[in-house]
Amino acid sequence: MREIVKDNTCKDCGVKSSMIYILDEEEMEILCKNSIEIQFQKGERIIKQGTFTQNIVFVKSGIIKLHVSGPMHKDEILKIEKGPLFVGVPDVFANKIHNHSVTALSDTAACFIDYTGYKYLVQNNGKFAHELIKTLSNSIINYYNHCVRKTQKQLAATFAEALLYFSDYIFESNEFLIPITRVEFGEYIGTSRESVTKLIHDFAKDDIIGVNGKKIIILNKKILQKISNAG
Amino acid sequence: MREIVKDNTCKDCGVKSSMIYILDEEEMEILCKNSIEIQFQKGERIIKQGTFTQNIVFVKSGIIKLHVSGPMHKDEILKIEKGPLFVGVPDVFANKIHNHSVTALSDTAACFIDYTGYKYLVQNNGKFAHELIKTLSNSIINYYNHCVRKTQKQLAATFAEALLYFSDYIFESNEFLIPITRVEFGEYIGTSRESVTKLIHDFAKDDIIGVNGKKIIILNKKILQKISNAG
DNA sequence: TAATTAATGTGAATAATCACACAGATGAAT
DNA sequence: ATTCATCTGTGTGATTATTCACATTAATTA
Repeated sequence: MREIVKDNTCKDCGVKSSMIYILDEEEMEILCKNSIEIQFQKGERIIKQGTFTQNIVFVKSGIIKLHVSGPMHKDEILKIEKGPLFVGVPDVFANKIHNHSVTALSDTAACFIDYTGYKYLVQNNGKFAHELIKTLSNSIINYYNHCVRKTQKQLAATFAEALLYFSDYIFESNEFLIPITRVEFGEYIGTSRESVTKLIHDFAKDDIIGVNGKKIIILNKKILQKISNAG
Repeated sequence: MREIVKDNTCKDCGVKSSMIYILDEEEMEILCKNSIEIQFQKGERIIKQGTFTQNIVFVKSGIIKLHVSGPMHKDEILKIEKGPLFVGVPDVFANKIHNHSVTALSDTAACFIDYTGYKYLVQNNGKFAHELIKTLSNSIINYYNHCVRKTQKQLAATFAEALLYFSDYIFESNEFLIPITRVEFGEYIGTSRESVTKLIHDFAKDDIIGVNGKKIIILNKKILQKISNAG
């Protein structure tokens, strides 16, 4: 399943986060000394909710979902993101245990970085800490807004927004394969599998999107944006 | 309206956040040099969404709500908290503009601290930065969980949870005055004013709580917890 | 005090969502 | 190719929550 890439030298790695550019060679070494790159296939879990936090994970490439098992053991997708980005960071600083899971939605390359080195840098490189604080702050604000939109908008508007998110941000194309099942889509926008089906068909019927299984073509982005904004 | 307390010397102030204990006298001076304490009456706005971020605000005492105006200009309460705590921190680091408002729900004492000093400490005191990162991390995780519970639970369970939050955390008493109106309670748990009314009456009818206007007495906390956990 | 506004309660009508049932499609494993 | 599990589409009645239209009661202020 998992392929470990050995002789990992981060300084030669082409994929970097903005945070990494702040580090000098010696500091980079601290971060990379205990890091391992692992390949994940679509569907494989990268971080499992409830396990001990031993690593910061840097997703080099691939689409991932950040999800939690809720009070009734019902899964909910908090975020869908794509590399490069760090995941599991708040858990490492807040807790000894991961509070949510991260699962690959496409084939994904990720580096597992021992968190002690990361913590050391936070305490000894002010710019690195500052950059992390900016990232966390943005993350909080984005999630605040995400939740507010989700609760205040009608279902169709939330659904339209999700389609636009896939089209404009994740795939940067008007034609893409939805990276999740209908069940997961429901877990993402806060509704049932059945409602997702109905929404898809309603939108297809009105020629807003073209559908063929997981394949989506955005036919009328203007209307989609209108529906999303109308709330 | 607002009373400014002059000659404010933070080092003699009895109310402190855990973050402050990390600072030495000189650093404390950096933080306090440009800080002003202001008193707010119940209902007064402390931070207004959309304004420029000029200050970190330290709420010394009092109950506050953190709220945003959503996509349809509908207000939503993100959090209800009590001092001592810092508010507006993510906005300062993520943005030039406040993304949410903070309003006093009781008479409140708050210190406005110029953010440049705060930022300086983040970059030059690793422990201070680390402490802030821990706080932000906890904040993210708590809000993730809060949102998941809110979307997955039935209304009655969310309502029960809110009552327990007031009783166990905010007031630490089984008897208290709800610090918000029915409208605000709806904005908090994600429902309409009328539904709040109905929930209150349902709970009162079953002798779970006693109600007289804003006054609430928790009569049967066991059942309340059961409802909250049942989802 | 009277006048006005804000906050609250209530029942009936309306709308949204869920849970279930069943059928068909897909895809991975043997 | 066959089997089995997962994923998907669709209709229906039951459940839950919202909205409307008023009535009623504080709270505020002129």
